[in-house]
Amino acid sequence: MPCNQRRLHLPFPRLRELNRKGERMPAITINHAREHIGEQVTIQGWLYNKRSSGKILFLQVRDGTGVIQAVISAVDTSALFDQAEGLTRETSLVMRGTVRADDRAPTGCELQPTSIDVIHSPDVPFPIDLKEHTPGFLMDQRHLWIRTGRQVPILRIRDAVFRAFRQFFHDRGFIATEAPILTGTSVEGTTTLFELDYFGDKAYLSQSGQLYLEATAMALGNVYWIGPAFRAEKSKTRKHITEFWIAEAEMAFCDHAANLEIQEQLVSYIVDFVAGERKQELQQLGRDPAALRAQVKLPFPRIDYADAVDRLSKAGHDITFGDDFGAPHEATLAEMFGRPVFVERFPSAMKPFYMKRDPKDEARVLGADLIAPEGYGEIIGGSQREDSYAALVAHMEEQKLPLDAYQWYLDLRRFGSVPHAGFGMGMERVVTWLCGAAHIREAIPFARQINRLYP
RNA sequence: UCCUCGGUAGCUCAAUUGGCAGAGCGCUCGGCUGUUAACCGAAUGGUUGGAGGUUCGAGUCCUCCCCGGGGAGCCA
Repeated sequence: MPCNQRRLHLPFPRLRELNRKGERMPAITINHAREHIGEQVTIQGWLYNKRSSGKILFLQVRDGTGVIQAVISAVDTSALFDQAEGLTRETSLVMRGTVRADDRAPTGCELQPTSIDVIHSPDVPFPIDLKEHTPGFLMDQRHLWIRTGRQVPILRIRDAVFRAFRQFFHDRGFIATEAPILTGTSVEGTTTLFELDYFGDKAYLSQSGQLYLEATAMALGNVYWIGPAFRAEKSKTRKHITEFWIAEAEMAFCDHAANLEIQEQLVSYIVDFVAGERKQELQQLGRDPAALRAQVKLPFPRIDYADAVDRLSKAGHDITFGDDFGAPHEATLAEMFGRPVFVERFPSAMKPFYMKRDPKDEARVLGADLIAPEGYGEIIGGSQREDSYAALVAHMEEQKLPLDAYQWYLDLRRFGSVPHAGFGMGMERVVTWLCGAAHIREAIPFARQINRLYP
């Protein structure tokens, strides 16, 4: 689908487009105001800020797509001026007026209003001031914080990242599918799960849809989904939330090398898509769309785990073969390459049972992590899956997993097992990286953290 | 779970050696014809996270607890 068609916005019914004389003044969104210079329009939004200078008054109105400044002169329209002077922040309103080009406005245009209809006027001050606040306070007010400042562009970029992921796989003939959220067993056995009561039995919130996607891939071929994942780990870092959105793909008749190729194409596609559709939002966040595009030029470097350990060791890290990477190691690798980098062929002892062992070296797996630039950490974990029944059972016994609970999964290797591979991408980590955000909690509307379940 | 920093007005922060509880912002009122977190003036605003202790006297020192920020481990 060409880009210009994707950007088409179809009309839908909007409230209060008629002025008091009954003439239609079409409702527009603020991001399209520049296309309506000289026209009479309706803008529906909320008062973001107000400044007054005696006989001239400025209303900054936001509508989710942007902010426009309405200019009201007491000399020209004293009744409107008096009305506007009494408005408080976050009053919801409908403004009608003429769009005027003005170089003094950051967006190049302003509104000269002829009328303002107040929909609702708050009777207490809006809690989020236009100044510095502490993260704890802002997270307590998250339902209101998302209206302000950087939060709106971040959430608009999040939308584009999700859309790009789906578009990428849809365009390649993958089938969108779903995995269950409620499960009876752990996917990986080791990490902590949220447990709940299921009609007297124990059930768990899914930490990944992967095993189910493997089953679906054997039915449909190539599949993908974006779904929630839950980890009851008591992590307190800028990279962790307990409920996050995982984007997963699983491909039948696919090996490790092809798995990495599709991952790098995907990441490159997402960045390109976002840099195109959300250029303005990226710039509002201080991100350079061209620089992001340059970071994801194909192909991404691939380094062997042993090579990575070697490089880290030479860079001064205390790490030897067999150790897992921590955050400082990922940051150093990211700094060395300045772009996304695959670390592949980890020791099998540190990876889950479902990863296929490297036929050339049974002590290694055919899996890779993709490390994001700028210290944003691991954004993708993927692998070729073990397709041999005997090998899979052996791995599970090594890791002391209950074979009974995994009989359905073992069936996939009993009935027409094929080489297959897949991966999972942490959507909030991708959004955090693209937005240059300081913390993952800003990359999701309502973050769930170890000590935060409100709002 | 561990390490570390913090909790004072609605918000962001000061308070010297243990000696009268302060400012900016917001809200309200007044002023200002191009403001960009506007600016200027006035007024408002306090159980210093909680409990106990030391002291003539505790925001400040001690003990315990609660809450939050940052980080580690684990992971996406």
